[in-house]
Amino acid sequence: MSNTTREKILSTARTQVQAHGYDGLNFRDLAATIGIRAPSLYHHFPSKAALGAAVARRYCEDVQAALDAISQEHDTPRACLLAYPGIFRKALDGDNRICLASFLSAQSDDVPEEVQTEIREFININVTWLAGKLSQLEPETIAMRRADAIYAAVAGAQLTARGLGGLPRYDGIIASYRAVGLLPA
Amino acid sequence: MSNTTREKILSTARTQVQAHGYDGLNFRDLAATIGIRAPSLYHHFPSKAALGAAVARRYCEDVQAALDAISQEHDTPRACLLAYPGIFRKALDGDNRICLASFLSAQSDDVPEEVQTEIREFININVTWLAGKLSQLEPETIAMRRADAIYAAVAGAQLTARGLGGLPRYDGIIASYRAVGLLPA
DNA sequence: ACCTGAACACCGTTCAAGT
DNA sequence: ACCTGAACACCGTTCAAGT
Repeated sequence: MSNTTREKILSTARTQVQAHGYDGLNFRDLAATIGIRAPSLYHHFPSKAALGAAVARRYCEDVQAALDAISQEHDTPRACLLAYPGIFRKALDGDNRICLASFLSAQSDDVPEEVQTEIREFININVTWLAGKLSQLEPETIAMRRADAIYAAVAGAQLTARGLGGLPRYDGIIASYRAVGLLPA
Repeated sequence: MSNTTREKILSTARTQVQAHGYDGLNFRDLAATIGIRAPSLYHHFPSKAALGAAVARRYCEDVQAALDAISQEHDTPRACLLAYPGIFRKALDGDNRICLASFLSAQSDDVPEEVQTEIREFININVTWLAGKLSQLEPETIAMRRADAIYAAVAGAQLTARGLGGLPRYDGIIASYRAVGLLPA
């Protein structure tokens, strides 16, 4: 059911975004890969912004799915929080190495509103999940703030490691977070 | 002594990068603002990548200066570490709101090597300064890892707050870091 | 040494024209 | 409904030509 032209555009665009970011999304190349011409894309997506937003929405669905998977695999909230950094680690590791950080990083003016909305959604999905786990361990008010802090710290670790040091550095930073008690050890 | 054409290009480019990021750096607009034509820029900088790297180098000099200022204003390493998040806060707050995070965020393939080199330098400047302060408080080996963690966490806080929530969220996340002991309180 | 207009190959997007 | 070639206004960059 995923063989429609629209679906092919989406998955190819995703690959292109992963490799070169939102700005690297190229309509002529994208169309050529699929076997159509650039103007044809506008029959499926009204603009590059809309296509970018659709790709970002995919990312949101993916994190949500990954978070749900963690929730099901692990019994205790503590075990879930232990597994959490693995999501960003995998994104840093594999071909999906961009996660949403590249979108995030693009500044407000560059990225169109539709895409920004999805970025916000991505943050909210993460923080909401974290707060849900944390609220089983500590008072609700603290849990909310702590969820924010954990997401920011892990996202920052991914960003820093991409800039310099790669996976080993990411692991080191996460270990430090655990040593200090920001994350359960 | 800063009134040379080259200097005007640099400062104008900086403003443009702050507002629209590396990709938003536009040679025709940039030239027009200064009062010359786009091809003339190539007489001062061999490429957009070189100009971008020069702007990034400015950012590095600025953090270094800001860190030195903190070192001089505060006596104890603890006081220095207390003041550290203020640098990223100011970058998030004022017109200089991009800091280096937008560069950082740009993925490896997008941004040319010369600019990436400066990004790495930016990280190193921060981590080195942090490690210097921390090593006066705890064993050297722990200090290095902790410096990595603090930089990543603060950068992540800035990134997250830019994406959603702004200054109040940044302050909340930093407060959480302090509450948990990642940063001195 | 520094600047320039014209041109190059790119880009997102539009549109009239095809099936 | 879906695709297309041609054209639009943009972009970084080059180059021959000016001072």
